[in-house]
Amino acid sequence: MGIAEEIKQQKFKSEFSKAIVNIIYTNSWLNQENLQLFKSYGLTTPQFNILRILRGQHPKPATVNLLIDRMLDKSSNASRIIDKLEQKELVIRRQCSNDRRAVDVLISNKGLELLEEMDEKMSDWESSINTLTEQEAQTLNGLLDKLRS
Amino acid sequence: MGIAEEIKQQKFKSEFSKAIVNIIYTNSWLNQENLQLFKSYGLTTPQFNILRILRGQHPKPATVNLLIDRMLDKSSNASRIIDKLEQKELVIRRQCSNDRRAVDVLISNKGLELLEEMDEKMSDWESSINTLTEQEAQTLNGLLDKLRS
DNA sequence: TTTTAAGGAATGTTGTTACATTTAATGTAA
DNA sequence: TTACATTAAATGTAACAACATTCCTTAAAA
Repeated sequence: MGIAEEIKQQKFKSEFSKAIVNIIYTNSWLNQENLQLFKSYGLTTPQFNILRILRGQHPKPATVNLLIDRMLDKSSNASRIIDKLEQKELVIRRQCSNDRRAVDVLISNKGLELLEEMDEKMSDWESSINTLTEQEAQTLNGLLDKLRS
Repeated sequence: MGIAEEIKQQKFKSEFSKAIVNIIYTNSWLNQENLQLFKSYGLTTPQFNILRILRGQHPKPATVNLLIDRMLDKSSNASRIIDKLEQKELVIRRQCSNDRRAVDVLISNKGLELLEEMDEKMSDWESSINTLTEQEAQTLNGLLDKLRS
C-alpha cells in the first residue's frame, strides 16, 4: 500500500510533491512507533536525542549551543530539555571554566546506563521494521541528501 | 553534504538506522522551510493540512473522525484545530443531520480562496527546492512506501 | 422497555514548544 | 576605563500537543 492509499489522496501535483508528503507521513509513522518506546523509559523524543548527542561527545562536555546546533529538531528549547534531564540525574550541568557565560553539559553514568539499556530495544525495534535491503537503504539516504542539497 | 556531515555524526549502526535519522532530519528541514510560509498566512501546519483535506472533500463535508483519520500527524487535536479555523471563518461546522453525535465540517469560500492564494506560493517553493529528477522522486516514493510496509 | 455498551466530539489538565525578553559575561572601539 | 555591541543561556508567556475524562447520542442486549 503506497502513500496515496494510506492518506486517501489519489492525485498529487507532481511526483516531487508526493515525495514531500511521503517524507512527512513516514516521519510521523516513525515517531509514533518510537514514542511509546521512549515513554516506557520516561523520556520524550527530544530528551532522548540530547542524551544521544551527549554520549557521542562523552567524556567531553557539550555546551548548550553545541546541543542546539546538533539537534535534529532545532526548534525546541534546549535549556528546558536539559532541565528535565538534570532533574532525572541523567546529565550534569556545570559552568564552563574558560567562558563563564557558557555551560558545560555532560552525560552522567546513570544516563549512560539508561542509553545502554535502550540501545538493545532500539536495535530490536529497528530490525523489526527494517524492510529495506542494504542497497535500498543506501539509495534512500542518497536521495534524501540530494533533496536537501 | 550528506546527513553524516550535517548532524556531525560520522558513524551509524547501519545504513538503515542512518536512513531513519535522515528521514527525521529531512522532515524537520522541510518543516522549517514550510513553517514560515504558513505563518505568513496566519496558519499553523496542522491547520493548513486540515484545510487541504477539506478542500479534497469539497463540496462534501467531512466529519471530525474522517479528518483525524486522514491527518498526516494523527496526534494532534482535531476539534481544537477546527475551532481555530472556524474563528477565522475558513471552515463551517454544523451538526450532521443523520447522526447527531457527528459534526460536519466544510471549507468555506474564504477558506477556498486562501488555499488558492497559497497554492501558487507552495508551488513556487516546491520547484525552488526540487533537486530531484522525476525518476528519482519516484524511486524515493517507492522506498518510503516499502519502508512502512 | 430498561440497562449497558460503544461511538463521536468536546473539554480539562498537564507538559511542551515557539518566540520574545532578560540576565550576565565577553569582546571591542573610542 | 567607559560605552556599546555581541554572545550564551535562562526565563516569561502564550499557544499548542498529548492524554484522560466527560457529555451526549446511538446501538445492542437483557
